[in-house]
Amino acid sequence: MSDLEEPTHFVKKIIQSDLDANKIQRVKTRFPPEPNGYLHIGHAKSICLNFGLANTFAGECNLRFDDTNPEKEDSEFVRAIIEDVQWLGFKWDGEICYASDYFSKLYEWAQHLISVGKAFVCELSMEEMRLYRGTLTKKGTASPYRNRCPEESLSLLEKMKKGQIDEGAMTLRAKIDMGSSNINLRDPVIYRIKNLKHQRTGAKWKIYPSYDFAHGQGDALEGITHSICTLEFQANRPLYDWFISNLPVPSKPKQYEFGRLNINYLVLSKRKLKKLVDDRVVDGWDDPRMPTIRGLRRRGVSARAIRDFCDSLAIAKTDGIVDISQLEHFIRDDLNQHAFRAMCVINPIRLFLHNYDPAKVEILQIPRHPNKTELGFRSVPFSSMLLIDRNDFTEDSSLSRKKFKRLVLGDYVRLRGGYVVKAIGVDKNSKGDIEQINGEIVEDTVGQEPPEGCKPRGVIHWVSEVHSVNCTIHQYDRLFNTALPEEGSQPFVDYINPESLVVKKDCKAEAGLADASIGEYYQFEREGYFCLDSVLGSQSNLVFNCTIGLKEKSSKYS
RNA sequence: UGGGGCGUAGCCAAGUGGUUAAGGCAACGGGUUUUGAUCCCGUCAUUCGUAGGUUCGACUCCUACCGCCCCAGCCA
Repeated sequence: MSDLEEPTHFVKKIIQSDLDANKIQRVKTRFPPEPNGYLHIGHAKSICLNFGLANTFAGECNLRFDDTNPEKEDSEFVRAIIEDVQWLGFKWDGEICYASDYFSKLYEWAQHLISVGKAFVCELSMEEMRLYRGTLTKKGTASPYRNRCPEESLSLLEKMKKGQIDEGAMTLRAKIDMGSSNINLRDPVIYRIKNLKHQRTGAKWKIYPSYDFAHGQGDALEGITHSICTLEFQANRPLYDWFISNLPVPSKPKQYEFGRLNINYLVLSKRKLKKLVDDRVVDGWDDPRMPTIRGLRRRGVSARAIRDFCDSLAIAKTDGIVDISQLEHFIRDDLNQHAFRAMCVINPIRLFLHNYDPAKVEILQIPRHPNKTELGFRSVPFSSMLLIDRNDFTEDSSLSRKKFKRLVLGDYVRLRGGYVVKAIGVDKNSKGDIEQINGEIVEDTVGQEPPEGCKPRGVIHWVSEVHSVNCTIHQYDRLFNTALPEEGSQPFVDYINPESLVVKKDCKAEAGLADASIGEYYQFEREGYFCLDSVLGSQSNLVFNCTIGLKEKSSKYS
């Protein structure tokens, strides 16, 4: 019984049994985005599934753009999607594929269907077609054009293709079954006229195939064995199969559906994400609060964390809502292992050490990672004039040691990686605000236990005032203040958390952070995980995004 | 409402006639700790949507009922 056993799920089982039964020699999957928006974490689940399957079964995975609707698509999205897939750490097999590569073949196949009496050109308007289609409970009625002879349909289709027919005036429909209880089978439209330039084929085509007519055939042409999509396509599967069995396709792929990813406190639909961008609720598709791949990346979430999270997800037929804490767990888990440690004081107040030579500067060597000293040490200057966080000091000595593990007037605290110090007094201004804490070090306590009787209450972070570097910190909170923003009585934008971004200026970071670079991950000890913002940040203007805070005991004093 | 799916803990789930009903997240206790982090240990479903039935034995099979999701784009 090994605990290293790979988790299995129904798609893996199907593939394994197809392999065992010799139905296929090799698995081939595909990730088929429509280039009409940016990828988000929901897509990442599909990417990890498809590429992951190819990887675990030593098969192949294609990247194919489902570009059948020029109305919504753009080459900018193609570029961005390619970049995101690569950043996530995946490499597709062979060349990138496009549904538009198959337009000619699809056209031939449309002609084939007409020839064998299984498709016809219909002149019903959109409105009429809706009426003829029937309803969930009422069967549809046949289009008056349904029995038009193949020759006529063929020549009409030719005219549609050449742009001789007005948009909306005609469509090509598969002739299946207007009485089917599955509405998708009631003579679905397979070609529509769109007098639009396509991002790849330009003005060559005036007609474009529908998703249903393009997807399965694209799979067949690429030799996809297992075409995995989300649950909402279950009703399309009979149609998928119908085309595969009625067309002279080179292979017979099968469609399988799994539950798409939902996460609470987040919204994962291109349409809604676009609204956030268009309404300027966020700063763009790569705003660190966005669940897009680019947003997460800019926020400081690594590709590995996203992959680990996706791999932890169930591939099942239930449509559940994953708790965001599960995502956060994998983000912290990865960062904890890989982020270098550093110190940064977010709400600085001076701590002046009266028994430390003002002219002296010690360069302390502190591990980059406390649990991995093999990663080396960093140099942190120590002097008599320090800065600590205002929240790490109190004059209230009645607080118990368990309740307040920081600096208290008259008591001791350990400065992380440095001396144990004691607070001996405060300087206040006329309003009574503390302007400086006065303290003193306990000699010989760097890297050593303090003498008997001296018990630091805890460990706090600090920086040397003159050596510190100024920085700005962007702290994020969840974008929505309700778990299911799409299910409230109000439009989802009404649930936006107005404090999802808090900018803290004039924070003081340890000297070494002057060399912070984009793409590097840091843990600011006792605060959280941070990264240099890839858009606003630079070495001359340090802007750090808080990827996520450290986990805190609920009993923590705040 | 016709059709197609799905209901196992607060969340995600494994489980396919006999197991003490996996695992992860969350939560809660305790230990370690120069990060209130990490790490470690422990607790957390007498019960599988409900009600019947079959069976020596049911989360697994049958029946009925209930609930949720998807489909009536010339979107994907």
